[in-house]
Amino acid sequence: MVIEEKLIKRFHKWRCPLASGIRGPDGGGAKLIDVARLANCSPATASRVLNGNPRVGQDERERVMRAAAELGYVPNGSARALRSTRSRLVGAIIPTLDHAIYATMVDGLQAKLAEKGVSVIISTSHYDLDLELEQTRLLVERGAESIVLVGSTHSAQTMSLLDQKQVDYVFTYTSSVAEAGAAIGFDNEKAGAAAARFLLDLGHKRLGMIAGITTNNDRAKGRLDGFLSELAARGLDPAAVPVVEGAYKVESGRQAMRSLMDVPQPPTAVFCGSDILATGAIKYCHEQGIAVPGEVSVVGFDNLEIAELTSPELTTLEVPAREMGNLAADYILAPAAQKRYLRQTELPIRIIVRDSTGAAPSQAH
Amino acid sequence: MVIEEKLIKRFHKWRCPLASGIRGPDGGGAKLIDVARLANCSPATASRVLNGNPRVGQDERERVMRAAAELGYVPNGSARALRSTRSRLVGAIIPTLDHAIYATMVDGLQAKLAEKGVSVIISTSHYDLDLELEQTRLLVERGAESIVLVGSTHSAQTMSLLDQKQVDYVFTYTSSVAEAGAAIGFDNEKAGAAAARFLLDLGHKRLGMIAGITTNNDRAKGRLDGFLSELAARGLDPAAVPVVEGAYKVESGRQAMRSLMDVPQPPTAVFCGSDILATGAIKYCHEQGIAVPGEVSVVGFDNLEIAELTSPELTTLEVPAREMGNLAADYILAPAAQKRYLRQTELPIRIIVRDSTGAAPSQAH
DNA sequence: CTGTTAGCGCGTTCAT
DNA sequence: ATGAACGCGCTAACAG
Repeated sequence: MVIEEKLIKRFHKWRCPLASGIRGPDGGGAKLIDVARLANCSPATASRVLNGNPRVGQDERERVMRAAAELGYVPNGSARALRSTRSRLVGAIIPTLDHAIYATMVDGLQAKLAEKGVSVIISTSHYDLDLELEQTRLLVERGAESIVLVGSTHSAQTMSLLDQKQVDYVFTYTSSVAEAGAAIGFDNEKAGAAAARFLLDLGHKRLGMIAGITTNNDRAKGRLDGFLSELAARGLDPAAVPVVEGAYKVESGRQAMRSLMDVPQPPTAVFCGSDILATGAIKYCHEQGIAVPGEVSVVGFDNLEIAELTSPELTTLEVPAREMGNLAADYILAPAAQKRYLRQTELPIRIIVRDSTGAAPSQAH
Repeated sequence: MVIEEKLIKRFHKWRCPLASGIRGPDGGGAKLIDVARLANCSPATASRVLNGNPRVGQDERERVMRAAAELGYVPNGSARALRSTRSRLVGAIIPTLDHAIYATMVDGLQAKLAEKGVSVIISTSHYDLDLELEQTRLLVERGAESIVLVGSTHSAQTMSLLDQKQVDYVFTYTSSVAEAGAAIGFDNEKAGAAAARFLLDLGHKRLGMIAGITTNNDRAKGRLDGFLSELAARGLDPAAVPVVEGAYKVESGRQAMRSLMDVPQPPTAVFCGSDILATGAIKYCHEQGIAVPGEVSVVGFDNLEIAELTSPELTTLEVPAREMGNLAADYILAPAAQKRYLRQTELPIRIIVRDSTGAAPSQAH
C-alpha cells in the first residue's frame, strides 16, 4: 500500500516537470540523496562534505566529491535556506541604477560578496519611500540576511519591519546610524561645508547652489545645509544665497544655471550637488559665452568620469562609491563580534581641484 | 512523551534565534499557521487566501487578511519555493555595472520584473567566461527561473548547465539565438556596417577604428567585422584600415587615437566601439589641436549621456539598453505559449547625427 | 567519524 | 468551500 502510493506520486512528478522536456529522473534533478547513494554513504555525510565540515574521513570525502561531480549535482538553495535559516542572500535598495554613483556602489558590494558565495538581490526605489517599503518587504520575504539602503531617511514602517524580522541593515552615503544597523559613508554636511570653504578661500562673496531634489533625500539636503551653514559661519547671509533644486539630469543643471545667472548680479561661484548638474551648468555657460572659471567658478560632486570630460575639467568632491560598497560587504560578512566596531564608518571626502574654479573676479562690477 | 519533546525543541528555538534579541514567539516569526489560528481556519485556507485562490468564502478571506496584517505576516520565500518549485527569482550576469550601458539594461529589467513581484539577482563576470560559469552555477543553485546573459558567446559548460537544469535564458545585446532560450538585442555587424556606410557617404576614404577588446566579446567583434565588411563591399581594402583595441575607458580611447593619428597619413574618420572611447579620442584631438570634424570625424557607439557633453557633440549609434531590459523582462514573464514568438527580437539601431562628423576634407593632402 | 531521525514553512493533494 | 495529511530537499540534533 505504502509503496503504491509513493509510486503514484513519482508518476505525477514525471509527467509534469513544469517545462516540456521529458527528463528522466537522472537527467537534471540529482539530489543530495542521489549523491549519497552513489557515494555509498548517508545523506548527512554527503551534506557534511559539501559544506566543508571537517569531521569526515578522507575516503568518504573523496567519494562524495566524485559522485557530486559525476551527477552534476547542484544543491537546492531554497531547501538549504529553509533548513538552515541562512539564505546567503543580501538585498540592496537604491534609488536607481541609472546613476553611476549607485551602480558603482552596487558593483563594489556585489564583487566582495560574490567572493564569499553571497548573492545580491537588487531593487530600485526611485527616491520613493513607499516603494522602498514594498521592496523591503519583498527582500525580507526572499530571506535577505542583510539589506543595504541609501541614506538614513526611511519610512517608519520600513525600519520597524527590519527591526521586527531581525534583518540586519546598512545605510550608505551617510554617516548617521539608526539605533541598530550600520552606516558606511560620509558626512554630507561636512562635504557641503568643505565646498563652501574652498570657494570662500578663493575670495568669492556671491555664491549660489544647484542642489539635487531635497525631498526625501537626506544626502542632497545635507550638502545644501552644510554649504549654507558654512557661509553663515563666515558672515554671509544664507537667505541671500540663491538655491535651485533640480533632478540629476544634465538638462536640469543647464536650466538651473540659467535661472541663477540670468539676473543683474549673478553669483561668481556655484556649488552643484552632483557632477551631472555641474556639467549642465557648464554647458549653459558655454552657450552663453560665460567664462568658466573667469566669470563664474563651478564645483561639482561625485567625481564621475565625466568630470574630466568637460572643458574646463571639473573641480569636484570625490564620493567613494565603490569603497562604500566594499565596506558594506565587509560589514555584512563580519562576525557579529566585530560588527560593533564597523557599524559606524565615516569616510573622508576629498576635494579634487581641476580647472573649473578660480579666484573671484577682482571687481564684481 | 511526544509533547515533551516538542516543548524541548521550542525551548531551543527561543534561546538562540541567531541574533541576540530575546523575542517572544509572537514578535517576529509569525507563520502561516499563526495567521490561520488567529483567523480560525486551517493553514490550507490561509494559504489559499494569500495566494489569491478564488475558491474561498468572503468572510474567511477577510478574516485571514486581517490576521495577516495584524501579525505582520511575511511569507517565507524559501519554503514557498521549495514547495512550489517557483522561486520568482531571475538572475542577470553582466560584465560590469560600472558601464552605464549594462546598468541601464538591468535597471529596465528590474523595473519590469518588480512590477510582477519577481526579484533580480545580479552578478558580474568582468568579461570572464569561467567566472560567468561560476555565477551561473550559483544562480541555478539559488533557484533562478531565468537567467539574462550578455552576448551570445558563453562557455560550453555554462550552456549545458542551463540546458540540463532546464533554466530558461535570454541573450542580450545580440540578435543571435542559441538552440534554446531567447535573444533580445540588435545585430552588431549591421550596426558596424551602418557606421561605415554613414562615413563613406560623407566622402571619407581613409577610415580607422577604435574597437573594444574583442577577446570573448562577440559584440565588440561584431561591430568591427561589420565595419570592415562594409568597407570591403565599397571597394576599400580592410587590411589597410588601422584598428586599435582598447578597454572601455576614456584614457584608452585617448591613447588609441594617438596611435591612429600620429602617422604620416592619418584617417579622416574614426569609428569607435563605444562613446567612452570616442570621448577619449576627442579629448586627444583637443590636446593636439586637431579639428573635429574639420580634420577628423568621430563616431561613437551607445549614445550615452556623455555624447551630448563633448564639444563637438558626438555622432553615435543608439543602443536601446533600457528597452532590451524591458523586453527581456517581457519575455521572461510571458506564458510559455508566447515565448516562441518573442524569443528572437531584433531591435533597430538608429544613428544619432550630431556635430563630430562632417564631410571628408576636400583634398587629403 | 558516521548514520538515523526529525522537521524547517509552506502548498497541494485528497477527503469531506 | 474547507480541513487533514503529506512531503518538497536539506541539515541539525542526537546516538553510536
